[in-house]
Amino acid sequence: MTVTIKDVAKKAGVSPSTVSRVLSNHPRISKETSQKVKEIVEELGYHSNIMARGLISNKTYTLGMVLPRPAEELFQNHFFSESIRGITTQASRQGYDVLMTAGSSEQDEVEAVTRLVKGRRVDGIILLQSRKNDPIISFLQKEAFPFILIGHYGSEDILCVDNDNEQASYDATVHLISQGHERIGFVSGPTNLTVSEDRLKGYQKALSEHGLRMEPDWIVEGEFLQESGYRAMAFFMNLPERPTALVVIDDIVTFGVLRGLTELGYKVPDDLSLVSFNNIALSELSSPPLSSVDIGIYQLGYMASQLLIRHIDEDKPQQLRTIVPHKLIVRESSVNLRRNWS
Amino acid sequence: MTVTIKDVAKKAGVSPSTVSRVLSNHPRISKETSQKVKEIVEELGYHSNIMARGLISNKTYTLGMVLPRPAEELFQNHFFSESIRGITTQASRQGYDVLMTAGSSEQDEVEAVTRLVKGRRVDGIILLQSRKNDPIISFLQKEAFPFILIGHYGSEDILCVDNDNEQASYDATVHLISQGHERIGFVSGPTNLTVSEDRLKGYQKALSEHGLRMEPDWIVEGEFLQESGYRAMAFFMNLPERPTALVVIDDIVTFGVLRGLTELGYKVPDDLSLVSFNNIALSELSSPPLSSVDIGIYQLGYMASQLLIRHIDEDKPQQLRTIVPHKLIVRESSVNLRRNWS
DNA sequence: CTGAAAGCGCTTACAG
DNA sequence: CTGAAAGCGCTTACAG
Repeated sequence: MTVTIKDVAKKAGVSPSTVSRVLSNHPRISKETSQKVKEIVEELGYHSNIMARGLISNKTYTLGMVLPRPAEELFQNHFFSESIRGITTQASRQGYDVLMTAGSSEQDEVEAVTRLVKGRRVDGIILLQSRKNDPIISFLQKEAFPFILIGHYGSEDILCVDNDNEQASYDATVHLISQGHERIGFVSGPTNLTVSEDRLKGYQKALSEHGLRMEPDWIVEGEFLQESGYRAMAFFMNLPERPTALVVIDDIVTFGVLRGLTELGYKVPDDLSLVSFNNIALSELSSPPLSSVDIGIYQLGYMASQLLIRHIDEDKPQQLRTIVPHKLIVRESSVNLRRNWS
Repeated sequence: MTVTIKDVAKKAGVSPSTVSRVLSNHPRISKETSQKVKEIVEELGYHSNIMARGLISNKTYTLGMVLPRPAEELFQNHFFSESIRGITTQASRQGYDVLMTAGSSEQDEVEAVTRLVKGRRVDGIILLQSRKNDPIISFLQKEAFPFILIGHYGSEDILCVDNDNEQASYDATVHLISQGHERIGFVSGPTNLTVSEDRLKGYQKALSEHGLRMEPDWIVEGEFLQESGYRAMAFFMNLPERPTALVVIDDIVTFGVLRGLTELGYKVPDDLSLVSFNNIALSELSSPPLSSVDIGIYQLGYMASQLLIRHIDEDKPQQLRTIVPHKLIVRESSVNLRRNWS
């Protein structure tokens, strides 16, 4: 039923070995033979069986990926789809496919990865999130299996693509300072993600460099959910002395802040100025449009594939950490009109 | 380096055949042997090589999926990530992984699918979009390869999960009629998608059943982009006689409409009432919150995996078409307050 | 330049 | 209940 290499060989009047060589562009093969075999291949619609080939070469031309768990993922619909699009597009271009698994718990995830690695189902793994103390990373390190992390893992020597999140957050904060703000708050994400930590650092650095007050009450931790923004907003607006501007970890969270403010009759940016991260499509459409740091999510995914594949092929990566540039997009939510127009 | 079945066999003092039988829970195997082998498997961290196994059984325990092309995909970030989450979660639960490829053109896509099918790389394929005259579908039908379509393909006999989009659109339109509207417009999506067609039909049916006017000018086609909504809005508001309410193909498009209206100083729902589809997270957060038909995207994905796997295992699907129920969520954008409170 | 043979890691009738 | 043998579809030294 399925066309095998034998069928092609028979029809072409050569041996299977020869067909195989033609298909892999072996140098020492005569032009006529090559041509003839290729014709037959076309005619019969032959495609080599990936299993059989992989069994020998120990290559699958597949990159593995673990889908974030619902609990953690909710937030990042945008990050998720954009990075996957980047990963898959680039992988396809280089002749790789992308395999996804999901786990419903951390242990599930580790098991899924183990299965992929030990079962030789993929040639490398892409991790979409950098969590602290990630057992998946320990496992992959132990196995010396090729992988790349979007983000970073402390300062360990692993292959990764990342933004300079500290700098990005610093830039966002300095922008607010330049708009005349002196009381600036920070709405963070889950503390077990390195990105939360990095952005907090950048924020603090900006404040301290400009001699501004750092108030513990002005830093709130949450998740990548609108609810978190809503709650943070409620908290801030009830403080006796409240910030006049916020740096927010994610656009989605900012939508929550915005909604709360609107309900209470506050105005953005007059009563509270906002800058956040990701620059999702809707941030431009909200009213007012949101200032946001574009972190190049598609490019993060794209680079992840590219670097991982290079690592798989060449073994020794020249450079472990690659930084994707960010860009602050200033929109109404953080522009103090009165100052600008004076 | 890698642990094979032979290593396990040697250490357990049995033959590879026996190890294989233990692993596949063959009935006639002694308890002691089984136990012993399992211990060794655990101890050595043995995982069976998927390639080798697949080569024999002709099963990959993998479902294939073609990532929509950027041009078409932009719109559907939400649909995309939610359905993939549904697909992958359910697949994982049933012991399957999901393989993604991307193609940058229609031909690329067909080639990618051909490679997956002919190379025996997957056991079945999930199609995320139902386009008219899709060469991928023709190919899969010709090959008699298991696949499932999210949506439907005319009235052809193929396995699919779908919403009753005609009914959903009918419901949305009737809701507007019940709010007292008599001039209702429709903003559609790309005409090559069956979903656009189905929803247009439902809208027309509702109007005709209620004896309302059907004005060609009140029907606009666009894409799943905010820009489309913006343009549609501009068009409608410039008509000498304009609709007082719109049924819009997708929440994202509605955001474009909303933005335009806000810019021009119109109010929703007073000047124009809006209902759309998908019920994405942000539709609740916009101002005003959007009425939207929840079509159960996660469930569409989830069912797609489940039904496809069943089809793969059992061969004969009992039922070809499965309908995921929809639900109209009414929010401010379509509620005529004056009428309701009178 | 090309073919016969061995083997990748596993499964499964065939014997016993 | 278990082992030896054949084979899944391919690749790749080894000869020639």
